[in-house]
Amino acid sequence: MLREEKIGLIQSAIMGVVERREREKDIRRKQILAAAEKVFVAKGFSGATMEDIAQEAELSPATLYLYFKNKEELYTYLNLRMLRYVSAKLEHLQKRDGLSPEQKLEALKGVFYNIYKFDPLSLINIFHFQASNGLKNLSPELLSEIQLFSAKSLRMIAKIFEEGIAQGVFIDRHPTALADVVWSTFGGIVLWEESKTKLNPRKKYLKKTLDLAFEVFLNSVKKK
Amino acid sequence: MLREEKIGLIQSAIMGVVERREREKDIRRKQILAAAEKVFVAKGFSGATMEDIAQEAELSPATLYLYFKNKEELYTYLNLRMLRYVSAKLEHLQKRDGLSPEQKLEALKGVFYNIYKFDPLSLINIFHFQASNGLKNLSPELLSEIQLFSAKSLRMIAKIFEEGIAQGVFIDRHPTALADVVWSTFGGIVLWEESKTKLNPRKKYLKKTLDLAFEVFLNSVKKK
Amino acid sequence: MLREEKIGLIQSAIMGVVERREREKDIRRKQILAAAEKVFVAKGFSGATMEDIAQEAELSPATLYLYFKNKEELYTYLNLRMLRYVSAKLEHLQKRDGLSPEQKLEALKGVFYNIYKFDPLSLINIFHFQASNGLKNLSPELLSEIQLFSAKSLRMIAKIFEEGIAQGVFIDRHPTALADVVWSTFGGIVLWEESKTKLNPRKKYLKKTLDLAFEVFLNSVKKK
Amino acid sequence: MLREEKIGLIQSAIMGVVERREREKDIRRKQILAAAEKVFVAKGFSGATMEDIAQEAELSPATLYLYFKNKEELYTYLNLRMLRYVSAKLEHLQKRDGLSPEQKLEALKGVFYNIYKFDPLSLINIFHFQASNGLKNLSPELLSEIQLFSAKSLRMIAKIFEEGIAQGVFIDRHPTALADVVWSTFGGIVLWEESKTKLNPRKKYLKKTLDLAFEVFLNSVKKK
DNA sequence: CATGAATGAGGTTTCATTCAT
DNA sequence: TATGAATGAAACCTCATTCAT
Repeated sequence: MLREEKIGLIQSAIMGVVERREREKDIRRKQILAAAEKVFVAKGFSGATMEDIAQEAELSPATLYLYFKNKEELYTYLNLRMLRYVSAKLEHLQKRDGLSPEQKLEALKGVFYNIYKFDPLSLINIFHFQASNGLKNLSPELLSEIQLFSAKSLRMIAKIFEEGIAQGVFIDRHPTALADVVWSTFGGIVLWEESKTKLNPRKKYLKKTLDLAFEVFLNSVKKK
Repeated sequence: MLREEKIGLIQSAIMGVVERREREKDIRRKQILAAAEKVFVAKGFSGATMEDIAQEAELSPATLYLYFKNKEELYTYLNLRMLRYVSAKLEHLQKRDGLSPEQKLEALKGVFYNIYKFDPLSLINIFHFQASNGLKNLSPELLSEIQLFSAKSLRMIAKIFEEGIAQGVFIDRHPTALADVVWSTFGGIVLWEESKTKLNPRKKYLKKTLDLAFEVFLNSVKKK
Repeated sequence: MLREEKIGLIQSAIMGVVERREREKDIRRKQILAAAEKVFVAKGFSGATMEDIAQEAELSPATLYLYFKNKEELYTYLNLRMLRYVSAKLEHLQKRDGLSPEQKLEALKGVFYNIYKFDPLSLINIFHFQASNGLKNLSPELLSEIQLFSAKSLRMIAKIFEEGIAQGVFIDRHPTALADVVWSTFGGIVLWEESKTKLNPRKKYLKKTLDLAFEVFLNSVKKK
Repeated sequence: MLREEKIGLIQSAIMGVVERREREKDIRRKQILAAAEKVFVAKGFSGATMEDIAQEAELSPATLYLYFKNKEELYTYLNLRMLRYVSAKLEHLQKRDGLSPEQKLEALKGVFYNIYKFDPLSLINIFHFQASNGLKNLSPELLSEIQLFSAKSLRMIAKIFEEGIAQGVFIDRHPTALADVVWSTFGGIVLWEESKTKLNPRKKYLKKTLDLAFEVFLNSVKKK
């Protein structure tokens, strides 16, 4: 075997180890995030303890700090991830060519449902976000980033209405107001679902409720 | 002066003192409740400290305990008060004679707005209630009372739809589902309003958003 | 009526008032002391709250402070009163002329029983005194006074033995040691009685136990 | 080195770590218990603060909670440990074959002295137990366990007298009453000793006093 | 004189976080 | 890397005491 070959082998062995490490580290992170999500949704930011999260993740509390600087960062991470996802999905919808405003509005329901499915707990967290506002240590950067994403998402929805109104296919109401209504309704349904689930864990009305809400909404917004 | 007169005077003086005491005590209670509400909404149950509330009420923390057994009772009190109010208002609406389902549905908006105006913070708290679920010490009585009121309120709304559907004036959808939609939408709007207000305290879109939401909703639900 | 007579009348009226006041004040004091005793015995010094005592005395906590400077003084007062009583009774016994050591020893039982009857709770308190030692604010004067009375009482008992030994009617053991034994036994019986009473409030074995203890003790100490 | 050997080494290294941890944890517990005992005896249950105990144990207050759920459990633990010890020792004495009632009674002194030596502070605590009665949160289980052990111990002593009386070697008195006397005397001496020690920490009369008390007692109880 | 109300000081307990192993 | 252990800081709550009425 040539020298270069050996080095190559060793290198790739090292690479392998490094990669495995990386992957394992990633797994741990996800494990922690999943646990944190559950606990945060169940108890709120202040109510959740690092101990709770560690237990849920089957790790020791100290270990959490190897992956996240502190409790807040953990929380922040979850929220931002979701916000980015929401923002991206809406942006993607908006950018899809060849879709009429009506089609986009109908597709919006699918996007909402996807968002919910992607990570219901995080979504709930987002809608509950305010509850953990006033956190002593919430960095202003985080706050403004959250604001940014929220505003962006809202604008994206509003744009659909703008287009539809401009084209005369939607009733003429303030696009932002319509966006507020549709977004609020989405949020309300998700939270209400969560509440009901908590009291009676049979569950799973969300899709139906969302369908109905959209049916009613679309029926009204689209001009005949 | 006659003996009876004297006694009378003394008695009324005493009555006066007692009454004043009573009134002052009531004022303090309200002072505390108002402060607590503000703080709970801003920081959530676990995030809020008795110190925070005391400061807001311009009292010492120890004083709070003269009026409420503990933090939880304070919180509970606020929530129950609101739940009872909501429940009563909806019941009252349902019982109003001479109102067609359509009129009731239209009146519902007013009821919602009244509820909001009566005590926005408490309402927000209710919608956020889940965030404080998982409270270790939430008495089961409280929990079941909350469940009770929630269920009752929902049923009351559903009844409106039932009547309307029976009379053929509303589209034929599951009344409970419709109630879920309308109630969720209300909750969503209130919370979303709160969120926006927190980021940008200019304010006051709620009425408009609610109006728009109801307009859209009614337009769809009422059969032509 | 002569002027002097009037003045006299008024004066005695005033005296009457003053006296009544005095008497009432005394009654209140006793009321408080009795309540305090009960509570202190039941919960110990630190465990008892002024609120507890006030409730037992059917007064407001603030009122207690009109009669006693603070909690500790109340406690102290009770203890000292008892210690003085014990000391006086023993001194009196010692000074009774015409009593042989044997007769004195026999009379000692009566004295103990009297002491117990006079105020069982206070006596218990005394024997428990140590439990409340280490009180942050126990004044050194009080402590030394307590030491004084204890020492005095013990010496008084020891003297009986001294005399009996000197006269050759008692077995020859160290008088102080004998005094320790007899005093300890008394204390032990009182506390043990109290413990039993607390668990099973039927009660009232003390006299019998004390009789038996003395019978046994005397039988041994007296030379045949 | 063979693979098995390596694993063995690692395993024993791990075992070593685990064991050391275990041992250290045990040491800490004992450290805390010793500190708590001292403080509880000095100040009583309510008078003692966790801060006091922590300071005595040279730990932070928070650390105590890693080893004991709360203050009461700490207290309980100490008391139960002692009660069990007392009960066991007396049972053992009672079961010793080939001992006449007289010999058992004489051996009882040794048992008492052992008990005292084993842990004087705990014993004092037990005798003072009543002082901390009225604890709001003393679990009923604990209380009944304490009752149980007390009753059991007393019965054990009473049995010695029963046997002696049945065999005609002891004076004919109620066995339980005799047990009460002997147990009370023991308690009284221990507490009185403690009191004297506290005022004048020179020390150590207990053995002598106990000897004298038993001498007197035995001399009387045994029939000539 | 009696007391309702208020509170400062302090006690118990929890918890995020660090550190040695 | 993972964790058991430790702790400072802070939260909840109690209570002796004061004060205005």
